[in-house]
Amino acid sequence: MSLTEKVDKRAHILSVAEQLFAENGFDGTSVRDIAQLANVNLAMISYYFGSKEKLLEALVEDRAGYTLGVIEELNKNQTLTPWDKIDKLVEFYIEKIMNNYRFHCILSQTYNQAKSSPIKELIISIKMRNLEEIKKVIADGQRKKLFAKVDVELTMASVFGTLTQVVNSANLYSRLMKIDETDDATYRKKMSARLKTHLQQMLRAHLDIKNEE
Amino acid sequence: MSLTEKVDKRAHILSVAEQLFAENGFDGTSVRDIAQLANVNLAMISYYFGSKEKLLEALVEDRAGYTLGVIEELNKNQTLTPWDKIDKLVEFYIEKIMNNYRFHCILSQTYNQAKSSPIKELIISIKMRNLEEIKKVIADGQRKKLFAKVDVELTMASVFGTLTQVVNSANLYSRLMKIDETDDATYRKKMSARLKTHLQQMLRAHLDIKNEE
DNA sequence: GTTTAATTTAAACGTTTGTTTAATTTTGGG
DNA sequence: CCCAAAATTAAACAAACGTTTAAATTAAAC
Repeated sequence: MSLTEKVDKRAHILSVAEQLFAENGFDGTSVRDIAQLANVNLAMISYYFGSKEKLLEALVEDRAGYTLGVIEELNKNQTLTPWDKIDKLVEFYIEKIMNNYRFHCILSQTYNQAKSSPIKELIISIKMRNLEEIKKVIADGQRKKLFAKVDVELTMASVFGTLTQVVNSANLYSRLMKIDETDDATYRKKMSARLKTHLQQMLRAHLDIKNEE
Repeated sequence: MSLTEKVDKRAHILSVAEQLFAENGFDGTSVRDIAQLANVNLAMISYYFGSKEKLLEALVEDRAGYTLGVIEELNKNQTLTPWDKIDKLVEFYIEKIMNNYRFHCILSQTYNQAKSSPIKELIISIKMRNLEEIKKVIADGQRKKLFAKVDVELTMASVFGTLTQVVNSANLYSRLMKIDETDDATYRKKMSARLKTHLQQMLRAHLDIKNEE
């Protein structure tokens, strides 16, 4: 038994579940799959979490995060310009998504489901709060006559859409960019650098009031 | 029995399967669910398609389309400027995705799956060819000194990411934009107009060589 | 009208699913 | 050392799954 398993079996199961849910989907993963890969007895999952559904809830609660606080602090900051804040936001989200790409896949799957569930509602409400907070950053830039009157919601959709696209369709984009897709780690590293340049440049051009037509 | 069912039972099953796969995922939909909603006997699905997997294949073959031809024709066109072509591409994809949003959800799900399958490979290869063709449009604009030296792949990722985000997370964005989410049709209509303006403006600013730093 | 093929049906097939049980082992405080 | 609580186990549970069967019905051809 490895060290990580000994330290906290519950956390180990969560980690394995995260991997399998991301790779094969919630419905595409059986509790037996999780138990086997985690090297624990099947019944341990019910013992720790109660049910498969509650295992997912536990995962979301464990991973969902501190993001809102980071954006709020950014908003309060008086010394940074709106341009600086945009750059910081881009950097923050690239790092966040690249470090949690598995969890991000699960989130995408979950709030795309039609049937509503407590988990889905939780995820959406968290995401909503974060987006409302980011809106303020852009609104501030517009008030200060730095940013153009862009479609704020769709501008955010473009940023998150780009990130989601690159992470969730790594298969496609690694091939398209001729990056070795067998090594996930280098893909994400190379991609992080390119994403930062691309998103910052695109937003600079898109938001700049001087480019407004 | 409605008219459409009478005309072609096979097509009716495909349509119902498309809806359920989009709403609940492939693994989240049972063949019994499909049979019940389509008002056909359970065994008819095996009879027509052979298996659940082959039903999905049949769906992809039926819906996957004529897109490549459209882009190729656009590329050949000598009278349109690269700027015109970008606008046309945006309009084309918005309409395509909004008219086939259910199928688009299924595609997203499928090529996000880790385990490779013939269907997944088919989808990726089609998408690859289309993206390679779009690359040419941008490359042409760059050759003619109209477009800046942007990250072509990530620029495409931004466009498709925006569309995917808006369609797959309609739940989130309809709420964020305070659009009535109960009426899917009006959501997609309003969103189409906003998407067109947003994407065209953003690409205009992003691609314009005059905004290059 | 008879016959052959295509379609449709209800029932059953064997697996796999999530979950629970009841017995066993391990753990830690008195 | 003992013993109650916690952790772990193998086995079993009923329900749902994708698929197949064999009989019944409908359609088409001659």
